[in-house]
Amino acid sequence: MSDTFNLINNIQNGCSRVQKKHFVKNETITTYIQKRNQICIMIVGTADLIRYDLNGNKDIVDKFNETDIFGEAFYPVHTNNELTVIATSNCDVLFLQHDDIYKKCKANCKFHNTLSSSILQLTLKNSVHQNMRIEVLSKRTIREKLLTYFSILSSKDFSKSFTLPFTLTNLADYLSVDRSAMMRELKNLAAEGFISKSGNKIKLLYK
Amino acid sequence: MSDTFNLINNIQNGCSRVQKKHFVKNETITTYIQKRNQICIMIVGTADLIRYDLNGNKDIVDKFNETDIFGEAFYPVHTNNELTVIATSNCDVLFLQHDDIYKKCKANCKFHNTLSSSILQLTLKNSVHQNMRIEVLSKRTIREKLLTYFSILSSKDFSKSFTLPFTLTNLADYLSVDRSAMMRELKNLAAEGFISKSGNKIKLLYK
DNA sequence: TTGAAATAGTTGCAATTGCAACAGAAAGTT
DNA sequence: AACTTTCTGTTGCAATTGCAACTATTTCAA
Repeated sequence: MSDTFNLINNIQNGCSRVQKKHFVKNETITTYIQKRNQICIMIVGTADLIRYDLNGNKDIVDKFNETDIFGEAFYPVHTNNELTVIATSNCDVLFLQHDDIYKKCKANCKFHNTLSSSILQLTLKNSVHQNMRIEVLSKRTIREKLLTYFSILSSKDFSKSFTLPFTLTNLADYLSVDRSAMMRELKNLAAEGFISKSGNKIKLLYK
Repeated sequence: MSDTFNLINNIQNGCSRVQKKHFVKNETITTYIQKRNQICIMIVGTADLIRYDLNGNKDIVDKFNETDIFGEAFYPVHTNNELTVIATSNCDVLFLQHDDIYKKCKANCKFHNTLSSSILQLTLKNSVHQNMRIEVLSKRTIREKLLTYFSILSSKDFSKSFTLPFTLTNLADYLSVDRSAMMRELKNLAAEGFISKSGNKIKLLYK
C-alpha cells in the first residue's frame, strides 16, 4: 500500500508531459470515445465509469479509487455506447499518453526511469482486480457469485468478518444480478446458516 | 499484429535472466500456487488455464494464444483452488520474474530498454481483452451475452459475418452459461431473424 | 476403416432469476 | 425540521436458465 503511494509520489515529481488536473464531484474526468492511448491515474478521490446505453439507461461499468489506473487505453474501441468517467468525489487525476512513457524528455530523466516501472505495477494490480471480477462473474448462480466474492474479501482481510466496500445496491451491480434477487439469496444464505449479516457487515460461518 | 511480433522478437534477443522453454501438447507450463511474480509470454502455441475445484471438476478459466501474456502475477492469490496452465498444442514460452524487468543486467542493455515497453504493451492488450470479457459476462441474459460478444467480433473483423474463434461448447464456457441453454437461444435468435448461423460461422442480420 | 471421443443439436421439467411494485429506513439537502 | 433522494427489504409471478438425458454428427487416432 505504501509501495503504491511511493510510486505515485514518483510520478508526481514528473516532467512537463504529464498533467495533473483537479475535478469536483460530478464533473466529467474523461470519455472513452476515440482511440488516443490515454492513461489516467487517480491520485485522490473516487470516480465511476458510466455507460449510457441506446435507451439512455445509466450503467456503472467500473469504480475507481486512489491509485487506480484507467483510461481508454484499457478499453476495446466500441461503437454503440459511450463510456464516461464521472467524479463521485473531488479528485486529482494524472493524465498521460501511452507514448509519453517511452519517449524520454532528456537522457536519464529520473522521472521517466520510474514512470514505466510504476505504470506497469499499477497495470498489473489492475489486471489482478479484473481477473478477480471475471472469476466472480463467471459463476452461474447468485449464490455462487456471492460466496466467491465473499471468500475473496475474507482472504484479503484475513478474517471471516468483513465490511462490504459497497452499498448493497452497488454490490448487485458489481455482480451483475437483480438487486431484489440478490437480497433474497442473502436472506437464504443467512437462513441456512452460511453467513450472518448486519447492514453491510458480513460474517462467514462455514469451514 | 506485426507490431506485437516485433516486440516478441526484441524480447527473444534478451539476456540471461529470461528463459525460453519448449512444451509439448498436454504438458504443464506453470501453476499459480504461490506468489513469486512470475510473468509468462506465449511465443508459439496455445494453452488453457485450468482450475480443478474441490469436487475435482475441470474448468477452463482462460485460453492463451501467441503473444498473450499470463502468469501468477496477473492473478489474485487464492486459497481453495489451484490454477494450472496446460499446453493445448506444442508451445514456446518465455519466463521472467517481474523484478527482472527493472534490475538491469548491464548499463543500457538494449534488451532491458525494450523489455519494459514490450511488457507494458502486452499487458495493456491483455487488459483490453479482460474488459471486453467483463462487459460480456456482465450482461444478464444469454441473449444479451451472445449479442454483445457477436457485436465485438463483428467490429473486430469489420464485417457482419465472422467465424467464432471457439467450438460452441467452448463458447458456452467462455460466456459462463449452460451449453444447451445457449444452443436454444442461438436457435431462437435465428428463428427471430437476428442472426443466421452455419456451423460456427455467424452473420448478423440487424441494423 | 473402424471404433472412440468430442462436438452439436434437441427437449421436458424444475429451479433460479428478473421484473414490477411496494413500504420502511437512512442519508443528504435546504 | 421538513423534504427529497437513495438505500434496504419484501413478495408474487412470469420468464429464463440449468440440468438431465438423449441422438446425430464430426473429428481423431489406432
